[in-house]
Amino acid sequence: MLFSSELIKGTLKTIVLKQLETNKRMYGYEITQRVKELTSDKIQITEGALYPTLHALEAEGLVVVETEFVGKRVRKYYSLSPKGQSKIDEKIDEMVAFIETMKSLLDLKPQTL
Amino acid sequence: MLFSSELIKGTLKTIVLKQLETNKRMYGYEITQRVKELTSDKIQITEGALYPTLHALEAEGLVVVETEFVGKRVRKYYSLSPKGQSKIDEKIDEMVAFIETMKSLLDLKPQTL
DNA sequence: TTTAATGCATAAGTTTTTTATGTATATTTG
DNA sequence: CAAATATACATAAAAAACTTATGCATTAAA
Repeated sequence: MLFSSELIKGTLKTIVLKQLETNKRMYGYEITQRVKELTSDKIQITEGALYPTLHALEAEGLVVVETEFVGKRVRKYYSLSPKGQSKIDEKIDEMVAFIETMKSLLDLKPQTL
Repeated sequence: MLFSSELIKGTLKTIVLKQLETNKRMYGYEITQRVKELTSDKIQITEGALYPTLHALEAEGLVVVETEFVGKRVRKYYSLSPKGQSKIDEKIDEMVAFIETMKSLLDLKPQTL
């Protein structure tokens, strides 16, 4: 079961930043595969969504990028900047609050969660 | 604290359908006020988002509408169709699954939730 | 050797929302 | 009682974020 995409919208930056926090240093393709694996294919980040997001995070100064070559192929490794670290903390707090609000608003039973 | 809007995106239909399930029969403005109240101002549904959404739900056959006059002012009361009832059940299930996935993916502690 | 996987990227189109605007009635407040 | 606020609908332009499609190139697997 794949989530209807509109539900995941708006969570992509949070997911990416969290992956970088956990794994310190990752390249784009690796992030897509890791998230796919961790969610048992329920969340598949498409390249069309990921790369513009990574560029945006870089432009916002939340991540730093290092380009490396593996053989002849380029890889761009991303890692959190200090600003990115505070941002992910914020994002997590907001997600927790959001989940609480949704549980209340949609009357979700504690035992099902 | 108002949620950053991108987090709420994609949840509007679910919220509206749930309100109609709970309250049986509501008009648009009433929905915005109820949600604002229930969430202590954390979610404010704007009119520009609400009315097109209600029209879309109607077009999808998920809600039925009855127009009434209160004095000289028109009110459109919405209620769930049977199809809308199954849809909100689906949406709730999906939200529960989504929350579970996010808790795992973002490593959200049970005690904070 | 052809297909699939890895790895980056961008562009067109779609969807959904924000922001702004419009119209009108009803109520509250100074 | 006049003005401001609240109620109640609606739509349109713009922005945001994503999907789908496409492109290029290297590497591994069949």
